[in-house]
Amino acid sequence: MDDQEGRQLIGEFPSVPKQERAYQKRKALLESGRVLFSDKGYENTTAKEIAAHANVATGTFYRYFCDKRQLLMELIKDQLERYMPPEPSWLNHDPEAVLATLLEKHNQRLNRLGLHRVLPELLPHDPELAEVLADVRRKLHDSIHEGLKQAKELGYTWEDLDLDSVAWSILVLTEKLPEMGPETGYIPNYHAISKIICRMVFPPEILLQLRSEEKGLTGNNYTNGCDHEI
Amino acid sequence: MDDQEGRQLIGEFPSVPKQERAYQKRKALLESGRVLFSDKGYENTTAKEIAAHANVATGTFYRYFCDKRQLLMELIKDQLERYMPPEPSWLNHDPEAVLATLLEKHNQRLNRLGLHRVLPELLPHDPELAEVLADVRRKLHDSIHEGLKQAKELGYTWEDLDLDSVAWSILVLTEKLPEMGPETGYIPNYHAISKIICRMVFPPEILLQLRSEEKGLTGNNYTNGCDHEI
Amino acid sequence: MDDQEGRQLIGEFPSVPKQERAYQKRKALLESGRVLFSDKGYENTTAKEIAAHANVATGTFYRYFCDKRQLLMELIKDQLERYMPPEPSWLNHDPEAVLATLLEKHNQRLNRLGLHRVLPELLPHDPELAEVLADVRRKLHDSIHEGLKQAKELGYTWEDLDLDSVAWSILVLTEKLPEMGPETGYIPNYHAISKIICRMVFPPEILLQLRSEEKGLTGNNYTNGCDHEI
Amino acid sequence: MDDQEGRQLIGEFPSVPKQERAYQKRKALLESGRVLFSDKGYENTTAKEIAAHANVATGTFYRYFCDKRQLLMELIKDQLERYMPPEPSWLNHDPEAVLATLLEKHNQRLNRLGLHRVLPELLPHDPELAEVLADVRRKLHDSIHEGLKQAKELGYTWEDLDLDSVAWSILVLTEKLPEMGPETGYIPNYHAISKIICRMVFPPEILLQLRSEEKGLTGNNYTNGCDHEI
DNA sequence: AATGAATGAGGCTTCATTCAT
DNA sequence: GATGAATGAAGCCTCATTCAT
Repeated sequence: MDDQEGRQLIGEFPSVPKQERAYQKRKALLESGRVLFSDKGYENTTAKEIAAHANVATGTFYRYFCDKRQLLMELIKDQLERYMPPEPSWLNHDPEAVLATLLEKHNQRLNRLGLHRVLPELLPHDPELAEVLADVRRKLHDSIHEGLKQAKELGYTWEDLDLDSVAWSILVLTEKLPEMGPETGYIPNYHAISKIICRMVFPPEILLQLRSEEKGLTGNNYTNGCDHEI
Repeated sequence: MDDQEGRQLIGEFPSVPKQERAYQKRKALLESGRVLFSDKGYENTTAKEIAAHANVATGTFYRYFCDKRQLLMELIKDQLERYMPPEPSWLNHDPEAVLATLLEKHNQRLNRLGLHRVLPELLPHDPELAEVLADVRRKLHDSIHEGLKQAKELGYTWEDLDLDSVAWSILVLTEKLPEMGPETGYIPNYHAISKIICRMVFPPEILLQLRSEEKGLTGNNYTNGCDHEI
Repeated sequence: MDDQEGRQLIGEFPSVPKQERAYQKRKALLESGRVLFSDKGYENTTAKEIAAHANVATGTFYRYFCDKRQLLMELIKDQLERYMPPEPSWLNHDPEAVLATLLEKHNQRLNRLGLHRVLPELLPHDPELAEVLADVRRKLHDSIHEGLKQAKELGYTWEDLDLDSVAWSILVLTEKLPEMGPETGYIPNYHAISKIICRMVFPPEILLQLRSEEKGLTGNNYTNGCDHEI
Repeated sequence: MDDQEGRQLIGEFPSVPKQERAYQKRKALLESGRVLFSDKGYENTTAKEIAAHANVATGTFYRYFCDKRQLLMELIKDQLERYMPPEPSWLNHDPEAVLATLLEKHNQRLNRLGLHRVLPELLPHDPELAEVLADVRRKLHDSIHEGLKQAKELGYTWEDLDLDSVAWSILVLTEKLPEMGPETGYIPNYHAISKIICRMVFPPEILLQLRSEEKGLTGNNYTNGCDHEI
């Protein structure tokens, strides 16, 4: 994946294969950490286990990471962008369907990473981590917020939309609903969630309008007509 | 529990104060546990610290609780009902305002307990606790779901409401938004959240109608005639 | 049993019943200690358990015994004489049968006391206890030794009897064989053991002679006659 | 075990000494355990002490043994065969002298091990250990029993020998007498003990006969010849 | 650089003993 | 005297981290 940066020196020096191998090891450790952390939690995973899972010696762990916590931080930083949702495009397409698709993909990513099982364990006790996470969330929120703002300015949303609250609501729903699963009694229905979110944002007429006009969209201010057949 | 016998006789007789003091001590330990757990997390809090914080010796801890985990379980069980939201009454009053109030109160309770800082830490690794928590959530969800169902049957909600998804969305929003605070960059605006939730449930006309007619409400579906005294 | 000493003051003073009750409590504690020690071992028995088993409060234990060890010492001292074997009378009767009976009774006593389960646990680490026990054993040994000596002087035993070794052998056999039980695969056969011991001491002719002459025993020095059909 | 590979290469290569050193450390811990257990008893010896005595850190103890008990078990299992007495050969030689020698050697082994100070402490409370020990004893008993049986069938023993009781008696005497020492007031006299044991088994004539004929032994049924000058 | 044995602080828990009632 | 709650030292064991090879 990110191999490219690591390999920038290929062919330049005999030491390169060494660096390459080192790089692989680092990657293996990160991956082992990810897997074990999300399986058994951060506190319940020992450095030794991570090393063993990555097929290196205990001591090697500490050549690549100054401590267990750092591995987690790297893990999170490395994958920050994967927490970022794809640019949510409210306007140009059938927002419900688009959102449903985006949600599903995003959730698959989240589940693949599995870090949502670890973060809550540490957030309260690790201010730095909390800060990092808060940053990601803020960016995520900001991006949602910005999209909503544009939509609002074009007159597509409810007039009285509280951008901030809606953005956080969307963020929370998209973050937490996928964490649910059979064991909690709810299997996320992305289409339904998507509809719910759209209803938080758009009056029903707009959704109809968007869907019918597809591209010839005219951004008139919404006026309280109502025929919410959906 | 031993409350009644224990408390009413304070000062009357040596034997009773003994029970009373034991009761107080137990309470002090629970409270110390609650405070320290939500301050520093479960794993980072030692039994010794809890004892010290409650002004008792280490060993005393183990007279009242067989181990650290049990204290947490008691903490949670003792306060389960506080996790339950008050009966959400969608129909009789201005639902937005009522919901806003309920949310605010509920959130204050949650924040006072502070257990939402601890639970995520343990949930993945403690199946029993997870089960207990899942139960509470399911009940909460069911109660929300039931309220929504009644409203839907009366024709007050969007016709195509996916009760399950909406109920879980409401649960998630009411559970997670209050956990946010200045540090995450969002100070919950209960009125805005309330409006968002109502929009997930009711078409705007219904809300207007409810608000204007207050009690002489005619529930057309919207034609559904109705007198939802509940 | 030993109630008499305890009751010497009966009727003299109102305080006497108190002393009586105290005495009963002490006895109950000793008995509880005995039972629990021989069931679960000394280290594995807590003062609290002993108190509970004797139906007194933990603290009461320490009114009667300065510590756990003292209870054990009392137990042992109280019952020292029960470790002493009955005067073994080699000469006057059918020694085998007599010995068999004595062994059986002694072993029953030992098993009732059950202390042989406890002593080995402590002996190596408690010089005082070891001394006490060694004393008992020495006395036991001396008494056996003395009996053997008399028999030897009367010419009833093997000529070259090593009194010391034989006495210790008898002591060891009578002490250890009864500790065996079904779980070790040997159910003590007292008659056989008795025969073995007699053979260690007496030439077969003497045994025959003793048995036939019963009381008109003439203690002539044993001269190698032999018909050891037994 | 790792003995061979481990030892022969000392100093040759870094990897081997590593195993060697680990092996040495394990041995040191076992030895420290042995010494401390037999000095102060099992319960009174802490893992920390054992580690300290072996000049390693507390944690190192747990690299080699999962807990204190396991060290003891290893100790015992490692040395089981040393509890087994050498094949007791009743027939071919002067049984008394041979037995005396065997006893002495066996006792030296036992005393070197010193485990007889520990075992009684644990036996009552540790069924697994008890089982292991009982096994060893049963084997020991069986081997003695078998030897006796052969001798009996050849007509060398008392006719009415109760094999089981005699075998257990021999086992008990050989096991317990050596545990005695100056502190108990008896310094084992192996020759005397040996004579006692032989008397439990053989009529005096047989002993004489065995001694005189040495190898030209004719296994005729014992007939009361007698000249038990010893 | 890699290894994995070694370290030892620190958590959990028990229990002999004390002490307020 | 009696009670049983309280005490806290001390044992067991884990695991993050270091270090000799």
